[in-house]
Amino acid sequence: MDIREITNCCGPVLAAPLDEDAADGLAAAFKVVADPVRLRLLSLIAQAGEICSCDLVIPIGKSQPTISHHLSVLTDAGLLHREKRGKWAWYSVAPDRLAVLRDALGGVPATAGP
Amino acid sequence: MDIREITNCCGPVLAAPLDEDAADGLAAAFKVVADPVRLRLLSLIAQAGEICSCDLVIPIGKSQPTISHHLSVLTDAGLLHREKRGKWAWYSVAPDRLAVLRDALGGVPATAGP
DNA sequence: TGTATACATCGACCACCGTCAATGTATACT
DNA sequence: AGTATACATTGACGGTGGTCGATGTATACA
Repeated sequence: MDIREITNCCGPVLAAPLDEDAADGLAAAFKVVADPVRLRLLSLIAQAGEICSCDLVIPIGKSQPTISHHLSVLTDAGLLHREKRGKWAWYSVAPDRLAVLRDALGGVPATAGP
Repeated sequence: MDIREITNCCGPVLAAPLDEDAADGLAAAFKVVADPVRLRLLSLIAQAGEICSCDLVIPIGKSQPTISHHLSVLTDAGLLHREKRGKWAWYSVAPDRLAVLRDALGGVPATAGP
């Protein structure tokens, strides 16, 4: 699924009704960040600005296929940007995508009715 | 990339190092909202302001034990408040806890009106 | 006391996900 | 060409989580 669908169709979770499709999409988006390894990857990459896969395996403490898998999940979700240079893959964060998730949680209703 | 872009638009996840324990806790918190049924429950309850369990089974379209299970997960996570009145259980949202998750992604405090 | 309702808990099933060893693919260097 | 490195993919395993039927608990009412 594409996270951009959420940007268009889904408002804040608490402010607007949430149909099944929108809920499925939002849930899938949150599932991406609902993993400790992926959160640490996001944190590490954000602080490095740009980093290659080879420098992530040791700090995370997981196998190379596992790191590669999580990087793919994050990239497919639009949270990471990947650029291949020679045999290295350089990753950087795409902050706007995280902002989409944040906005989805931001609709705290001030009043119950119109 | 400029670090100020990150600190401006993104929260603790991207701005500070994330040790394993913090990542585990944050991931567990996101797992709670990474389910379509729980998102729809949050949405329904927020719009009703306060609602009893009996009025949630039909709109969600799941069995009563399933609804009860998800309500417990949300309540245990601090996202819902439960008040037992007679044989009914009335649920309402606890916006503060949802704001914690939002801040973890964005750090931008909600523009809280008076 | 007996019956009906509202909700929680239990037990079990099944799909999904995180993980890793093995393998595949592409690039760089000699 | 041959070898080494970097990364992705495959296949399989084990654990976790969503779901529902059955059951348990508590309240309300006659």
